Amino acid sequence: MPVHNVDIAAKLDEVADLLEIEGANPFRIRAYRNAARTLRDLNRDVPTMLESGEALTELPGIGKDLAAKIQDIVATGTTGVLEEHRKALPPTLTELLKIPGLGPKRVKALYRALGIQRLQGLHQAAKEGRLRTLPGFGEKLERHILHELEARAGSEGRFKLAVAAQYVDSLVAYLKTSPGVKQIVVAGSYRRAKETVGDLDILVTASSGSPVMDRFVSYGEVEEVLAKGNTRATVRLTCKLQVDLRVVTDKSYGAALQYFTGSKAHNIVLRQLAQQQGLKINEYGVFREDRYLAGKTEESVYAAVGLPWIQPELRENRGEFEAAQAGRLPALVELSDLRGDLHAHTKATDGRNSLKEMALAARNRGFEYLAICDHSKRLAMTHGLDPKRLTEQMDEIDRLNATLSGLTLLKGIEVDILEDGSLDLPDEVLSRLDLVVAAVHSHFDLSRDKQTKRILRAMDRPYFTILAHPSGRLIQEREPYDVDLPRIIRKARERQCALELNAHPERLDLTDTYCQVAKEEGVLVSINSDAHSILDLDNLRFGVGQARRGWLEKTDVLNTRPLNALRPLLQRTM
DNA sequence: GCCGTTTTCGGCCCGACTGTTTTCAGTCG
Repeated sequence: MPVHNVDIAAKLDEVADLLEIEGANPFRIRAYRNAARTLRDLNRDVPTMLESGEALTELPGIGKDLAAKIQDIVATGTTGVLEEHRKALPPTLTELLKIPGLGPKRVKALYRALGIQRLQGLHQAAKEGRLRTLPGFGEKLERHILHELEARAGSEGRFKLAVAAQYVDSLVAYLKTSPGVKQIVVAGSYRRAKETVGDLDILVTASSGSPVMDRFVSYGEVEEVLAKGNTRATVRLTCKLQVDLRVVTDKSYGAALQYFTGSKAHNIVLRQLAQQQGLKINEYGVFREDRYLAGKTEESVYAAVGLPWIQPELRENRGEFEAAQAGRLPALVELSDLRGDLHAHTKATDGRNSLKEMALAARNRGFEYLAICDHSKRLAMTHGLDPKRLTEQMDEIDRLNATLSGLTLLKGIEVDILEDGSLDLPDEVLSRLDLVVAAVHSHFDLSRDKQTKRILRAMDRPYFTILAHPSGRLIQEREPYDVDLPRIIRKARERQCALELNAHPERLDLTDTYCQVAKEEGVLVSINSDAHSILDLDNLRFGVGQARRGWLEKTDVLNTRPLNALRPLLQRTM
C-alpha cells in the first residue's frame, strides 16, 4: 500500500498525542513530534527512499528506533507502539486535543471523570454544564469549548488544499500512465483553489477502450469503490478523501470541465444567461434545440453566451459575470509575477535552515530578494530576537549580501504586537531594518473593539510596514480573532502600509474576500510564505491561489515589484 | 527517543498568560 509522508507523520503525531495524555516523558514525546515534522518537510518520498536503500537515520531527529517504526508503518500501516497505546486509551481522545484550551491533562480528566472519548460527548457535556464541575475547569472554559465546537461544525470531512494536493499529485501521475489517456485535469473546488476541498473531481479524455476506469478503481490507495460505470466512478481513498473520475469525449471536454469546476452559484447564472439566449448548457456541450454548438473547450462554452473565458478562481458569482460583460475581468496575478518573499524565518528562532541556506534556496527559485523576519523576544518559545541578537543578525546579513550575487537579503523582523498595541522592540532598533512585519500572537480573545484598537495603535507606530496574517485564523483549527478588518484596511491606506497574505496552507490569511476589499481601497497585499524551512518557500503557490480568488492583479501585490521599486514602498516617512 | 559524546549517560528552547485558584496547574506558542 502506498503511504505518503503526511500519513506516516500523522501516525507519529498520534503516538505523541497518546503519550502526552498518558503523561510520558516530554522529551520522548518531542522526539516523535520532531520526526513527524521532518517527514512533513521532506522533499522525497519515504517509501521510495526505503526502496532505494537509503538510511532513514540520516534524517535529522530519526534514530534507529524511529527508523524501524517508520519502516513498520510503510510496510503495515501501523507500528507496535501505536497499537499498544491505542489499546491503553481510546484512540479518539486525540480528537479532543485539537480543541484550543484542551491539552493532555484536561483531556485525561475528561475521560477519567466523565468518560468523554470524542467531540460529540464533549459537546453534550458542555451543553449540560457538566464540564465546569471538574477541577481545573470553570464556566468560562466551558463556554469557550462550546464556542469552538460549534464553530467547527460543518467543516468536517474537508481537506486543506495543500493536503489534498499531495494526494492529487500522485493519483494524477498514476492515471497518466494508463494507455489511451489524453488529458487529465482536476476540476471542482480544487481547480478554483478553495482553501479546503470536500472531494476531488477528475476529468479524463481517453481513446475508446482505454482501461483508465479499471486502473482508477485498482489504485493502491482506494479503500472502497462507491460506484463504477463506463464513464464515471467514485472511490474513497484510505485517507477518506472521496474522488470522482469522469471520462468524457473530446467534444464535451470543455463543457464538462466548465460544469465540474463550478461553483454551483456560478453555473446557475451561466445557464440562466444561456437560457435567455435560447441555448442550453450541460456537461456535454452548448445546444440550441438539440443541435450541438460548442463544448470542446471552456472558451467555446463561454463564447457561446457572448462572454470571455473566466478564470476558475473567480467563479463564485461574486461579480465575475458583470466584469466579464463589461470587459473588465482582472488579469490575475501569477506565481511567476512574484519577485521575492517578504517573510521568512531562520534557525535563529523557530526556522529550520540557516540564513545562507534560505538565501540560496530563494535564489534557486528565481527570487530577487528575501526578507528575513524572525520572531521578536516576546515569543520566548521560539527563542525570539532581542535587540542584541537582531543586531548580530543584521551584521550577518550585511556580510552575506556582500558575497551573494543575484539575491538580496532584506533585514526584517516579525515583531509582536503586544496587548496594548505597542511593539515588542524599540523604535530605535526597528528603524535600522528594511521592513517591519508586525503580528498578533497573543490575547486572541480581546473584545472586537479592544482588538481592533490594539492593531490600529500598532499601525500608528513609525516603523510598521506589513501587518502579518491579519485575522489570525488557522484553517479548521482556530477561529479568527474578533477584529474590524475593514477599519484596519482603511487605516492601512491612510498609513500607507501593506497587509500580508500569509501563504502558509494552514493560514491563507488575508482571505479572498478581504483581498478584494484591500484592492478596492488601494492597499497593497504582500504574498509571503512565512517559510520556516527552505521547502516552505514553495507554499507561495497557495498564497497566489488565494490572491487570485481575491481578484488581485500583479499591481495589487507588493512583492511583484523589482527591488528598486520595492525599496521606496517599504520606507516610511513618519 | 535523539544526539553527542570526556562513548552508554545526561541534556534536550521556556516565558507569559488564563482561569482556576488562594499560590499555581495547564495551555499556548
